[in-house]
Order: sequence, then C-alpha cells, then structure tokens
Amino acid sequence: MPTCLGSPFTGAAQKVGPREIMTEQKQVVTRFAPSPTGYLHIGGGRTALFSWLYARRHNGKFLLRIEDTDRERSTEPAIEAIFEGLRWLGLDWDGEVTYQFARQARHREVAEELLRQGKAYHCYTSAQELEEMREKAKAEGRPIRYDGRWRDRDPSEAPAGVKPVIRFKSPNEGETIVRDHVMGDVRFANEQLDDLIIVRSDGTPTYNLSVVVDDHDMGVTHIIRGDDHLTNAGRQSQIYAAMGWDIPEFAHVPLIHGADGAKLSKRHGALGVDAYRDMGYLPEAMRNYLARLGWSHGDEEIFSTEQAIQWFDLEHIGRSPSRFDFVKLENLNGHYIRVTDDTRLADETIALMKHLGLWDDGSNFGSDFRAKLIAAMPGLKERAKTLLDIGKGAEFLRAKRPIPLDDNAQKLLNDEARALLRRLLATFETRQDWAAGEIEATVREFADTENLKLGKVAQPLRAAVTGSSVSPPIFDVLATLGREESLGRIRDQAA
RNA sequence: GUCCCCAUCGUCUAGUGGCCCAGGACGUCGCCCUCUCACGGCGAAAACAGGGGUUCGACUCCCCUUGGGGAUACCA
Repeated sequence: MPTCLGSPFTGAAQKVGPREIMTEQKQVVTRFAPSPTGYLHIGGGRTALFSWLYARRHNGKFLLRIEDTDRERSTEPAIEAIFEGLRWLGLDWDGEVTYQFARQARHREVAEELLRQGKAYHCYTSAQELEEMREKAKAEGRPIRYDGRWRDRDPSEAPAGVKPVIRFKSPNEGETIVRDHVMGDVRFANEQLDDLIIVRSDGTPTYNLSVVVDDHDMGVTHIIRGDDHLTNAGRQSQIYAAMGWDIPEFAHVPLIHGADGAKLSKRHGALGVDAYRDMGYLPEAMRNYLARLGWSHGDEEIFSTEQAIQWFDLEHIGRSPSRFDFVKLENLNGHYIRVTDDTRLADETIALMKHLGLWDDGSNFGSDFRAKLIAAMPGLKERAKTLLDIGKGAEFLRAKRPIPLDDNAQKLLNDEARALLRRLLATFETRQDWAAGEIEATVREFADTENLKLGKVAQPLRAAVTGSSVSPPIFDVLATLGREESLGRIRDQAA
C-alpha cells in the first residue's frame, strides 16, 4: 500500500493524501457513451451512475456522448429515451452532448494520420476470403483472426475496382496490459489481437477508432463502462499508443444479470429506466439500489446521493457480476417512500396514475381529492412499497357511493355485522366531533357496551367504509373521509 | 475452438494471512406490538464451489478442476 513515504507532507499535513494531490493536478473527466439503439436499460443506468458519482466525487466533469454511428439502428426516440432516463435518475451531464456521427471527419483524419505514419494500411481482402480464413482457422483449432495478408503488401498490388478498408497495424509480439481499476492488470498476448478495421470500405470509421478519438478529444480521464468492453480496452490502448496519446484510466464494471443468473435480456428484467418509473419507484431509491449493486462502502445499505458522492471509489467495485433483485429494490423503495414528504408523494402518485391511465375518469381530482390524499398519506405510505401501492391504497378515497366491495369485504359484512353497523351508526349520529381521536373513543366505548373486542367492530366498519379488509388505521380513514361521507358509507351497508 | 474475466448465506455484499467455528442488508421462519395490512422491535435458520499447494496459520496468496459470464463483426 502506498503511504506518504517520500511525500513532503508529514504530521498535521497528512490529511492531504497522495490521491488528493493527484486529482488537483488533473481534473477528472468521465463520460457515459450509450448507443441509441433502444431505451436506456438498467445496466447502462448503473454505469452512468458510477461515472456521474465518480466525476462529482472529484469535482470533475461528467460528459455525455451519443454513439450514433450505426445509422441503421440508431433512432431519435432512443436518444430522447436516454436523455429522459438520465434526467429521471437525476444524472445531470456537463456541457453539450457529443454526437459521434458528427465527428466522422475527425475520425477519418486520425485514420489518415495512422496511414501516413505506416501504423495502418489498406486491406483488400474480400468477405469470402475472410470467411474462408475463419473456417480454416476453426477447423485447425487456431484462434479466429485476420492473418494480416495485406499488412506488408505493396499498394501497387491492389486489385482494381475494390474499395479497401483501413486496418490498424497492431503489434505482433509482446503483450498489451490494461491496467484496470476494477479487474487489475489484464494481459493480452499481442498475437491474439489481430489487425482490426478502423475505417470501413465505405469510408466510415468503426467503433474502436471513434471511441479512442472521441475520448481523447473530449479529454476523458476515466473510462467507466461495462466489462464487455474489456477486450476492446486492449485494442484501444494500442491505438492510443500509436497516436502517442495518454491512455485514460479504465474501470470495467461487471454486467448485471437477471434474477435467474442469465444475461439480462428483454424477456426478464432488461427494462428501460422509464419502466421503473412506471412501476412506481423513486429515483433516489433507484440510485441507492444501483449504487449498492456491485459497489459497497462497508456495511452501508441506505445512504443518500450526497453520501454516495462522498464515498464513491473505483476500488470497491466488485469484480463478479450481480443479479438484479426486485425484492430488495422494493424494500428500499418502501423505505424512501416512508421518509418522503406527503405532498410530493401525493402529487407524484396522481401524476403517475394519470400517466398510466388508471385515474383518468376525470372525477374526484379537485383540490379536495388532493387534500384528502395528502391527509391520508401518512397511513398510506407506511404500507406501500411503490407509488402504485399508494395509488391502489387510495382507491377508497376516490370511490363514489355506494362504494364497491371486494370479496373479503363482502364476507366481513354478514347479517350480524350489518346489524352491528346499524347500531354503531346510531351512536355516531349522536356525535358531532369528527377527529380521529374522538371517533376512536366513540368506537371503543361502543365495542365495550356491545361486549366485543375492538377488532370485531373495526373490521366490518373498515369493510363498509373502504370496501376492503385492508386499509390505513380506520379512525384516520373516517376522519379523512369526513363525517358526512363516512356516515353515508356506513348507512349504505347497515342492514 | 481461442482469449479474457469472475466464484462468501436464496440474493446484494463486508472481509486485502491470524480480529472470522465468517459480519451486515433483503428475503424466509418464529415471537412481540396491534382495529386489518403494514411499519417497528427482538430472535432463528442460512455461505467461504471442489482438489492440491505456500505458510506456524488461509475466506484471504499460487496452481488445477468445475461452474458462470464476456470477447472473438466492414455493431456499438
């Protein structure tokens, strides 16, 4: 472990460690570089979060680059979805968005430079030849790779009428080491890395060239991305070296798997972040969950984004892939719901339910409903894990008389119970005070005179007033509903 | 096929040679609280993949096996 040995700082000055000194010398720049071929999925969301956290931790910059060079698959809606997803997650990026496609000329310029320096060459190998090469290598059990047949061939031998690709001349001997902050030193034998295509025959640059050029031009110092890019890091390092550019710090984060351990696919769990919003998760819960998935700070489980920024580091990112666990996310979300302000919860619930078309009947949406929802929120949020749960739990507030009864409520309201409600109703009618405490006193007193346990009265009452066997504390419910509405609902069910 | 990475309770993880017959969290199961359901509180079961080394001593270091994952494109 490096210490302050050799550092001029001793004694009281030891608080300033080597790390702080380094980061002051060079501002940290991270980036998130999704390709807009679909929604922003959860794995992308997490690498974006890690990059954002790291940049914020070091007072650096977090850049966004859209890798839209695949013209066939890139779409405008996907770009919007990425922006929207990041915004919802609260991950703000610095400066203007970079669009990779717009930088093609620059990428080609670098390829030309490589060509000029003899570090790249034109290759005229046809698709069929390539195919044969692969077949043969496979049959002989050799690594499948381009054999470099045009690497040193004279340009005059070029076949007429064939548009060449430009290949990068990668070293044949020795090894390339990727110094990764998560994976450690990863070594690749250079003979394993063949001469990759950096410019296609139609003149468009390929991914491995474009990323290197863009990351360099954008001044990216730390590349935090999925570990499916680990082998790319080797090839990219060679390009950086060929251009004489500084190689950025790498941190390859293991991928997230589905609950069954298999790769996250659309069939299970590979949802866009908008899907999580629609399921009623709070962005802060999402951030907390995602941060904790694959990264840790000792035993800390629940922490604010501010704390995450303070604590986040590359060294404590785990090296093994993790599974996405909805149950844990729910638990965390429930926690955040419980500590969230009632007004915000009410407004977000209304917005979400409307967005989903669940509360679009236009009724009961006046300020009166909102006020009631806020009033009922303490009881509602305690039993909710998502905003959807709150919406569901609040249905009794919207219901119009006579309110619908679910199966359990039906069962609760037998003849005996209805008779009981009738007597209770009579008692209620003599009381004008309608605060929760007053109501509770009345009901307890009533249960006493009836020689019943409180539950025997509370359950039928709950069924009559909420149409369900489950609800927030019944006295709060009655108070929120108001005397008139409450008595009306009881009357509807009293025999 | 070849290359690379990974491997602690069901899940997320702490653990960087002795503090660990392995700690926390979610989930599960009991109990308590209680007008329902929750919340909350208390408690329990539950893991170092297997085999070799290295060492006075391995969850921690090395090797092999097994099992996962990723990469091997004129996709990104």
